[in-house]
Amino acid sequence: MTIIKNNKPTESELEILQVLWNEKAATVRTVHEELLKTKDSGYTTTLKLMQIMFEKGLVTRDDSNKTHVYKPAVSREKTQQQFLNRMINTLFAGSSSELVLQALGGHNASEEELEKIQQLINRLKKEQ
Amino acid sequence: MTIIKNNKPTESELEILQVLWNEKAATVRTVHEELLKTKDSGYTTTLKLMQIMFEKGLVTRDDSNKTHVYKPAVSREKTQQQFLNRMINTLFAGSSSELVLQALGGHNASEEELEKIQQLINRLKKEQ
DNA sequence: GTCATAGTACGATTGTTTTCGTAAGCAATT
DNA sequence: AATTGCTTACGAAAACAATCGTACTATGAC
Repeated sequence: MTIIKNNKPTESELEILQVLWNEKAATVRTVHEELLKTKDSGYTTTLKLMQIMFEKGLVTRDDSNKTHVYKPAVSREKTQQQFLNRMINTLFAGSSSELVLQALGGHNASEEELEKIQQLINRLKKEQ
Repeated sequence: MTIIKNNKPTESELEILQVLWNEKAATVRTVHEELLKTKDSGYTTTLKLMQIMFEKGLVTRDDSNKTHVYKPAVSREKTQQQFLNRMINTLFAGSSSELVLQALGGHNASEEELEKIQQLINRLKKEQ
């Protein structure tokens, strides 16, 4: 019997992960300050969320000091991929390039970003 | 004063919208049959969801006949864009091309799909 | 008209996510 | 040692999502 960990972070958990990914490691305080820039909620809310994330295995923490230090336990890339897949399926009828077209069309990418994408496309074309 | 409708469809609502987008218009029965192919829930659940979506303004309906006919009230493209934006912000630190790179990297797009993307990139480059 | 069928309406329940209040611990300051 | 400030822990409420049971209605077949 295999226990399937339902690792899918919720919306709020993603916001927190975002901070942790950027900072590599952070206290609740740090994360909370960062969140305050874009949303408005109480300190204990952030704390509770991070505790839940710890239980879920989304983060690790060092509690050897009074003020605990949290680290992400899931990689940014894996998580991105997970959500992309979900989105491609539920919103783009399984077509990844549909998604890419929409993403490029709706946003403005800089010259160099376009260049990077271009290169990837060239590489993919060759691989076929 | 402007009332900002929080139109963000939930997961289940997206599944229903998906069907409506494909069929252009559909009864609860039709939608439900379609959903049964991939999930397993009761008829009244689908009904209730579609009623809620009607209240939220996500769908319109013709109730001149006993069997109501529903249509999507939000476009596929708008909704895709909405979710993409959200995702780009919460998961890709605001960089749309990061998302594109991940999407292209993790999935296999066909030759012609790559071609389409290529063309869009060329157009975007010129526009700059 | 009665019955069966297929539909809507809607309240109630359940589950999950988000939020916060409050208690308690610890350490530095007075 | 009392006060202040920052911390964790945790229960409970509030908000939101999904599910279903049951009542009621219209329509066609008998």
